[in-house]
Amino acid sequence: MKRRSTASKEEVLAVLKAEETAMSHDMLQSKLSVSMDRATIYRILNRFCEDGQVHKFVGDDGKQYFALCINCGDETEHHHHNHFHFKCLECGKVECLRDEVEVSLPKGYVTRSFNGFISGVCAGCSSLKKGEE
Amino acid sequence: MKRRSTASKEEVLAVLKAEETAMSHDMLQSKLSVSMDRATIYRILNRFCEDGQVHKFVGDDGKQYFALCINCGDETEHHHHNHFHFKCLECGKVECLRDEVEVSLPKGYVTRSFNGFISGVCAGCSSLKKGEE
DNA sequence: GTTTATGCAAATTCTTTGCAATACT
DNA sequence: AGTATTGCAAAGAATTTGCATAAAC
Repeated sequence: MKRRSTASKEEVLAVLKAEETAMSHDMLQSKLSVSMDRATIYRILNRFCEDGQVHKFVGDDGKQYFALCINCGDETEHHHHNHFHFKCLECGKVECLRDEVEVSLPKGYVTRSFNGFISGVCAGCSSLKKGEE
Repeated sequence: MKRRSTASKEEVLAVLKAEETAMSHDMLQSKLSVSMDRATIYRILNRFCEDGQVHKFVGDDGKQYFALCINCGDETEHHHHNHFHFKCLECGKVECLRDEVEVSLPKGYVTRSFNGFISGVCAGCSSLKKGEE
């Protein structure tokens, strides 16, 4: 299966690059300048994941989020996804926390996939809230 | 809203205690000795969560899992849920990894909720696999 | 011209909700 | 009796899939 370059693909990639946040399918769809079918967006994103340009994780809302891998550490080498994602409950932004996290598993346990997700309030929003008081 | 003691509630609790694994709604339903409505199970579990006997987290499959809090550290004191959950892809068991995990957030960031989930193969299953080779 | 990509509709899966009936206290 | 709890059906949200059409190579 060879990939073809299409406008839809470029547009999705452009949005992912422009916004500096990981996005769920619906966040992404609302930012698109061209309207595009739900299924198409999912298919494009999943193809990006297969190709390793994007990684996918699950939020504590049970939804899938997608982020460019460029935003999470080194380009090709050290390419890992053992990092947390942080969602700000105020502004909705979802970001990769660069630090690689080590979790000590019991003896004999093997990791296949890692999903770390924290919800809270980001620096920008928490200072705003202080100001409001 | 005062809680009432009902058979359904006891049964759900009994299953959670008997199985030593965190369970999704459907895993739980299949283990019940009495048949019970989906919605009822969800409502019971969510009430348990409100009461602090059970905690809920999200798996990398996007599903909700429920675990007795007794299985994750001290009873009342030190009651935290900053631990990972591990799902074995072979046997399906989901367990709480007792160790509390510290994630260093950027300055000014505040944590509201923590969700750590790892999929892989547990000790029992990985030794079985070796044996098969 | 072949094959990948897209759009549309429909199907799946997980979870929640409204409402009337039931059961606890 | 009064209210929490249940069952049933229906609604909702997120994601996937089948298939015909359109677009890329």
